[in-house]
Amino acid sequence: MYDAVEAANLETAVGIGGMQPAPISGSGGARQFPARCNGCGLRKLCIASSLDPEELPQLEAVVSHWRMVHRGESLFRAGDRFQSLYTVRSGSLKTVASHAGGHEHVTGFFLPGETVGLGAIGEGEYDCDAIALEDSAVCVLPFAPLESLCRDVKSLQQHFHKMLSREILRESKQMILLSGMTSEQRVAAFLINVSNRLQERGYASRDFTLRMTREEIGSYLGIKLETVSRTFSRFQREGLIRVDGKRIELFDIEALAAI
Amino acid sequence: MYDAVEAANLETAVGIGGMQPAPISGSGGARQFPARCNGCGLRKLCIASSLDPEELPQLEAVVSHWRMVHRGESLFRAGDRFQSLYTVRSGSLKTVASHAGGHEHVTGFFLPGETVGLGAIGEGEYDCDAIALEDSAVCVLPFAPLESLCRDVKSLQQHFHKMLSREILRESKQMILLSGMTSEQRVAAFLINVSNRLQERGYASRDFTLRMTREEIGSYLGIKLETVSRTFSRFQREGLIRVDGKRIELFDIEALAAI
DNA sequence: CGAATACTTGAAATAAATCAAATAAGGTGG
DNA sequence: CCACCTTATTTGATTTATTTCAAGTATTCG
Repeated sequence: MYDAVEAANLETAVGIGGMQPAPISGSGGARQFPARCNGCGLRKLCIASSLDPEELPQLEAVVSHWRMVHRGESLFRAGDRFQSLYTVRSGSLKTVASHAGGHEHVTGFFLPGETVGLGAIGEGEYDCDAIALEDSAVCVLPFAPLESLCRDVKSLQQHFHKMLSREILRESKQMILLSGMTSEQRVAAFLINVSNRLQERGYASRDFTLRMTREEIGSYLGIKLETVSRTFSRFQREGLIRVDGKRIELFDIEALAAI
Repeated sequence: MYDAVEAANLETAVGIGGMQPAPISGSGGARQFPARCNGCGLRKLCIASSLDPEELPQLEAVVSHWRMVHRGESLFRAGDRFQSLYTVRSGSLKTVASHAGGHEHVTGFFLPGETVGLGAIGEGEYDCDAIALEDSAVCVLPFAPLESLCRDVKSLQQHFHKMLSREILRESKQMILLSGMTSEQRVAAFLINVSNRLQERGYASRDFTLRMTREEIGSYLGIKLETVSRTFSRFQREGLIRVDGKRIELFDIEALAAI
């Protein structure tokens, strides 16, 4: 989802060299590592951003650890009992809903700082699979204690409500895209959306590597993979972008937005 | 959205005969009426359902009044400052997002007990217009005091989180519908969804009156009004439903679900 | 390195949109 | 309460954007 070269500069979660702490006991086989919000480069992007420095330890008591999810592995599956939310520390994930009839549909892509699992609170079980697009790290946010802390800390509560509301908003926008836009508009909107989110995170936003396949993009946008490919090619022919496999360079964001 | 004959039996909000209380002063010209959760027939469906009887007065202190929205009028407009959520007491509403370029898109229909405005919490302003499909009544839930109360009352907090999460889930399902389903499947899913929601509310669920136009249904489903009409006609020809203008009778819900 | 997966491109098929026109329903003022 | 005007709905004929089918090429990662 982001350029590996860029990522190296911003990497905060995956242990590099001798920096990785020793794993602590993990349930279900996944190794878990102690989480330290203080000093995490994503602190301004995640739920911790709502807290004053002196309140951070309270959150760290709840978000006690993080874990790895390797490329292709699932963080959770549809039907699993809901227990935790997950905030991406590094890497990226997709969520996939399995429509009746074996048909699958990608409902979202998640970048560092974004939280997965919000749709599971209401029913007590996850409604989709969350799968890593690349080796990724996620902070584990056990929901019950998080909810408790939200009753004690007003700023945390407010931030959490905004997170939920923004997820509603994100999906509203996706619904508009899926119901009213041409395939060209969908692909253009997708590229701009990815670019904006990368920029917010401090990554290169005009030149990046897509971590998902054409098929996954198409599923997310409600079009076929061939249509994604053809549209990329057309945009390139028109000088709006450069396509080199999964690597995309945006030349004319204005023109893309105007499609 | 529901059959007027049925509605009469379940009407709890709109004053009938001499039952309507005197209006209290309303801001912005809309007349407001004191809200009484106790004795409201929708109490089991709305956010009040999470509270014990002795806690109800606390909620009533927050949800102090309700107001009418006449057919075609807006409850709020995109860009208005977010201040309150609204729970439908009677009637029905649609939410409409105005896509760049004058294009409009219906993002939801709301029945009694359902809450409008959840997408506005994150940005502090409404992201869409909410428009009454018929003369309707809504309880006004000022958000700041509601959020405060959620810190004090755990069951209320938990219910509110579930409301938000279920809205995320609803939109996920709509995204799947919009991206992967044929027009027949969309229309069938729509009819089943309306039927189920009417049933949950105690209304007739196999024989009801749609309060929205074919164009509004089409907008919601991402298809053209002619396609909605043709699909209704086809379903009728196949003996699955009976269509009489806005009045719909479902003969074979199983078969509809299997499309 | 090399099998498996992912991507591109062309040609034919198709579901739904668009254009068009007739009919029906609903609300308003006289 | 009715007549009329507007709005909503149905249905048909044609067009079109996107899918489907197909085949060759390029990547990727184990």
